[in-house]
Amino acid sequence: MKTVTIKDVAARAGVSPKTVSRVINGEDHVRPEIREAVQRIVAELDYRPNAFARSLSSSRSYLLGLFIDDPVSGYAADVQHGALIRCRERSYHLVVEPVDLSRPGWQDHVRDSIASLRLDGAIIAPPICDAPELIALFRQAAVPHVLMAPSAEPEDSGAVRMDDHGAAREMTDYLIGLGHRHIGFVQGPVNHSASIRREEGFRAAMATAAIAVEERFVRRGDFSFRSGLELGEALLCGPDRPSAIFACNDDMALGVLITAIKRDLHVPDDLSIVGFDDAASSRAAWPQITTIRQPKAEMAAAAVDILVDPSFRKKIAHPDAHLMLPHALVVRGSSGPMVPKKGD
Amino acid sequence: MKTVTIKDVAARAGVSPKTVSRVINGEDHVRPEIREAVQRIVAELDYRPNAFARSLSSSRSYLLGLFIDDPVSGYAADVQHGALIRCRERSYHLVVEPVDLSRPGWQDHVRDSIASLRLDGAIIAPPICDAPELIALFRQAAVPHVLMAPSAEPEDSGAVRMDDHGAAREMTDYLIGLGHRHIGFVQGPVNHSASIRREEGFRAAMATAAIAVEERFVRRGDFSFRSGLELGEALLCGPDRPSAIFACNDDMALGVLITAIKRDLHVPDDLSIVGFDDAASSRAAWPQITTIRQPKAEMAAAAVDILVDPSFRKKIAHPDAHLMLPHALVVRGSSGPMVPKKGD
DNA sequence: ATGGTTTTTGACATCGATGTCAAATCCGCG
DNA sequence: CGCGGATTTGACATCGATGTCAAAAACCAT
Repeated sequence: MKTVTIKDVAARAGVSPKTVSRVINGEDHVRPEIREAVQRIVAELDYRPNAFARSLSSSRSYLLGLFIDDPVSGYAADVQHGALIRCRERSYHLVVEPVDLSRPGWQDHVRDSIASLRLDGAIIAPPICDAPELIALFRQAAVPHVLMAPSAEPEDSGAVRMDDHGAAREMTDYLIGLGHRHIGFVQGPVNHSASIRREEGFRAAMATAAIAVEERFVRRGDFSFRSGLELGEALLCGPDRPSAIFACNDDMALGVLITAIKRDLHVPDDLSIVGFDDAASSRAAWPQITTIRQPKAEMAAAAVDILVDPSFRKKIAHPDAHLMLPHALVVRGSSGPMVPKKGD
Repeated sequence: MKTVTIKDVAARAGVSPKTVSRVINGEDHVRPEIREAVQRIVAELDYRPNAFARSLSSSRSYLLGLFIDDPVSGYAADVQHGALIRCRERSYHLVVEPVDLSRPGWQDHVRDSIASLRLDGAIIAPPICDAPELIALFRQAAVPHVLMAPSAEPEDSGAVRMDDHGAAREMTDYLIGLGHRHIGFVQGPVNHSASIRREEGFRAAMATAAIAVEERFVRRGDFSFRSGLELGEALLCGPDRPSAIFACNDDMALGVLITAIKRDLHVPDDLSIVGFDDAASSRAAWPQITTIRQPKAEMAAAAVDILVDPSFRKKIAHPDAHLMLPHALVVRGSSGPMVPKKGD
């Protein structure tokens, strides 16, 4: 099977390659009848431009990079899918690059994709969107980049986020509204800025309701199911336990839920459990877990839009380069009204 | 930041670009001292070859495609990760392409990545590795491709698989060994050939043990957690129920497990439940689910090796192009010895 | 030294598209 | 009909590497 080149199309259509190029790229200055004729020939020969030749001469690669810490997580999968679909719509391609900051030499891989692949833009997922050394690499190479849920919003980076603080507040208000006063909180990892904002939202809501946060009910996890199990154990082992637990993500909430079940606590009557993310794990349990729906795929898609949008590419400090997407509180079976313990 | 080209390196080293190219690509016919000198300059200038220029002139793209049905699944994540890591080791890049056979026009995307991106090879995940129209596209374009766990093993395709039949047999033998005689089976989707082999393995083991399969305990699911819930309900609603259930994958096993818990059945005393895959879901429950560890990442990595290996690239019918990787039975808490029901 | 090999090296064309810019064509109008 | 200005078109150089192949250098034995 021989490859069809732009010359073949040009010859067949009786025009120059340059004109065919104009048609392909939807540029102006082509007479309608010629444009149409060329398009017909393109379809007829099933011509597909060679992406490498195009990139080489135009110095645009039509490639975006997705830089991500843990590419096996469900979070990563959702983000990647959102980005992938949008890339396809805009006829870009996506290259996924795992970045393990704890492994020396990680910079090399990043530099390599920037330099070898001439990425047109980069999407940087949490938590590594908060690593200044990483951001610096993109800045130095003048590669447009969008951070997902970063802690700060650097001037010359794009950013896409949700309102973690507000969402956590809503969730806490919801629990308080159910009558809960002794609320446990399972924190996320310290390097994950969104999880810190969630904790702040939780504390803000508690403060507003004039309820003291009981620090013995606040424990730090690492977003893993396993840490949810362990912290659930720690929080539920004695008779002095919270009536509701708010975990910073769904995997940990699921861990707490499983612990509760193991200890024969009835959810939600003995204990309400809520999470954050609307991950698959929040539905893979009984009862299903009340959570915050985080628009992961939408955030990734928005990041693609920002990067591909030419006005952003010209000037990174674009008005739409800092976006906030809406979330939603999803009430399911794991949360319910506070039921007084006998003895209270 | 200007880009460093091969000419810059050549000039600085006092040799021709071609010689630098030889050094970069590790070719022969360069005097050791020159090679070394060039390497020093390369490091000094931090030169990175332009992937597009290289591909354009060499007609190798250093790109592999991963074609996958449902890129959001945990299965996809594991496969992708395995492939990604190996690609990186071999300085290839990976492009992930979702393929939705039910959506008209899917061929176009596939053709596009073949023609535009000049993929050096393709990895095709189940279940779409069994779609002849898809395979045909690669064959026509003479793109080397490796199928993961396909039903057949076409002559001019590579294949990487595990012994689904044997593994299912082992699992069934294990259950029989525990004393179970009434064993339910939750089938996977009909278009997923591995799940069919699993069922055959199950039936073979039952036949060998001279135990009749009770067809009312055999139900078809679609690999989703939800279908596990529904079929669990169907299998466990009455007093006439199996003492063990073998689900074709872990998500469905988890669904069955949750149903059992909802119906106050004690696992594993009242009911043993086993799955297949060793997915995250098999550990995200209590008790954890006994399962078959499927070497997903290893299979993907092996696929990369096959595609990158030059002897395979020359002739697709390569001796090592059909691989079988080992699995393992992972016994966890969801399975245990048959306990006679009162009334038996 | 000399001729014959073998190894190393570089000049030059090439991959397939797009950017630049000048030439060709079109248009309306005096 | 011919002219100026706007629009359309294509010739040619270019992007940055590698393949080809012949020239140059090194090596070896006589």
